[in-house]
Amino acid sequence: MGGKGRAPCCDKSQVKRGPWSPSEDLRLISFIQKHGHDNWRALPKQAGLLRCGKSCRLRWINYLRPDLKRGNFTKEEEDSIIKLHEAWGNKWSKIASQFPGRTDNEIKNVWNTHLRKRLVSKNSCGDDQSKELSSITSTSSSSSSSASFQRSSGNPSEGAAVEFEHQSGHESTMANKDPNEHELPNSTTIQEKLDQYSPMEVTNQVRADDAKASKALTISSSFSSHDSSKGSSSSEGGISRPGDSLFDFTGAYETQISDKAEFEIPFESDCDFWNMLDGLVPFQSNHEPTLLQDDDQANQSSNLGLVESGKWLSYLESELGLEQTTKTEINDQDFLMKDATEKLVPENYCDKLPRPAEIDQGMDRYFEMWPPLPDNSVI
DNA sequence: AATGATAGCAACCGCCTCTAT
DNA sequence: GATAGAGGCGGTTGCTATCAT
Repeated sequence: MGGKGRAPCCDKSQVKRGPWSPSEDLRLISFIQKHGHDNWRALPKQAGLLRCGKSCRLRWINYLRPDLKRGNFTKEEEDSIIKLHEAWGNKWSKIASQFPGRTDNEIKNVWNTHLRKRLVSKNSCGDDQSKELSSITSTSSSSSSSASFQRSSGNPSEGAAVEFEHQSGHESTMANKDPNEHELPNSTTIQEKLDQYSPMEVTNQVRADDAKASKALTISSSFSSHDSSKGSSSSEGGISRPGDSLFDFTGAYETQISDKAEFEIPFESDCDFWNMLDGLVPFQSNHEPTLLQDDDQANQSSNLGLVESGKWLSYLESELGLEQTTKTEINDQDFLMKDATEKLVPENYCDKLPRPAEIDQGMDRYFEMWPPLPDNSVI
C-alpha cells in the first residue's frame, strides 16, 4: 500500500499556492472543457497552470464544476446532513453523494460551522435527538433542490446507511461522478462563470492586496455565502445579478446550453484575455510597477486613460482582439506555456471599472466573435 | 474609530485506496 | 503478490469578514 514515505505529488516550491485567480480558474475550466481531466497530475502543465494537480482537481471539484449547486443549504438539506452524519459519521464524500451539486468539502464545512453546533446546543438544552430526527423525517423527502435526492431518505429509524448505500467500490464526491466525465456541460457554463466575475462586485468587495483580492473575488463574485447574515458583501454596493450564484446551474444549465451552445470559449485564446480577467480585480494594487515590463504592459498602462474616460467597451474590445483578426492566430503553445499567474494589467486598473452591462456586452461579443475550434483531443 | 474575538470557508496536507504493471 | 503512481478522502490550517466591546 502506498502512503508513508511517498514522494510528494509535486514540488511545492515550484507551484503556486493560495487562492485561485480568475484567469487560473478560466484556464482550468476551458482546458477541462476541451480536454477533460484524464490525468490531474499532468493537467496543470498542459493547461499552463503553475498549480499542483491536486489543487486543480480540488478547485474543479469544489468550485468550478458546472453542475455545482451553490448558495445556502436549505433546512431540508441541513436536516438530511445531520441525519446522514448520524448514520455514516464523517464520511463526507458519501454524504455529499446524496446531494447533487454539493461537495464533500462544502458539507464538511457546513457541518463544522453550523450543524454540529446546532446539535450540541440542542442537546445541551436537554433536547434529545429524537426531536431533531423527527423534524428531519418530515422534511427530508422534499428537498428544495432542483435535483432532489437520488434516493428517498426513507425511514430514519431503519438505518440510512442501508437506505443510501452505494454500490460497492469508491464513493464518489458527485452523485454520479464518472471518471471519464468529459461530457462537460457546455460552453455556456463558462459564459456564466465569466458573468460572475463581475468586476463591479469585485470592486465593492476588494480592497486589499493580491491575495485578499483573489480571495474576495472568489467569495463575493461567485457564490452567495452560506450565511446570509455574514456572507458576501457583493450586495452591499447595490449590485446584484440574477442568479447570483455562479454555479447555480443545477437543473438549469441544460436549457441554457441551447442558447449559446455554439459559442465555445477557445481554449487557446488570447493571453491578454486571461490577463485582463485578472485585471478585473485589483490584483496589482500592491504590486510594484515593475510588473509592467514589456511594451504590451506599457501600452495597457497607457490605456488606462481610456478606461478612465468611460470608453471601457472599446477598450475591452481592443483587449479581446475583437478589432483585429490577427489576435485569433495565437496558437496553443503560446497559451499553454504562458504563466497564468502572470499579470499584465496595470495597477489600480480596477479602480476604474466600467458598468457591469458593458462588461457583459463585451463578454457576449467575445463569445460571438470566437468561433468554436476543432476539438483537439490531444495537446 | 480602533481593537480583539469569533465565524465562515477555501485551500492545503498527509494518508488511504484503487489500479496498472 | 509486490510495487508504484494517481486519485480520493478527511482533517486541519490560514485568511477574511463580521461582530462585540
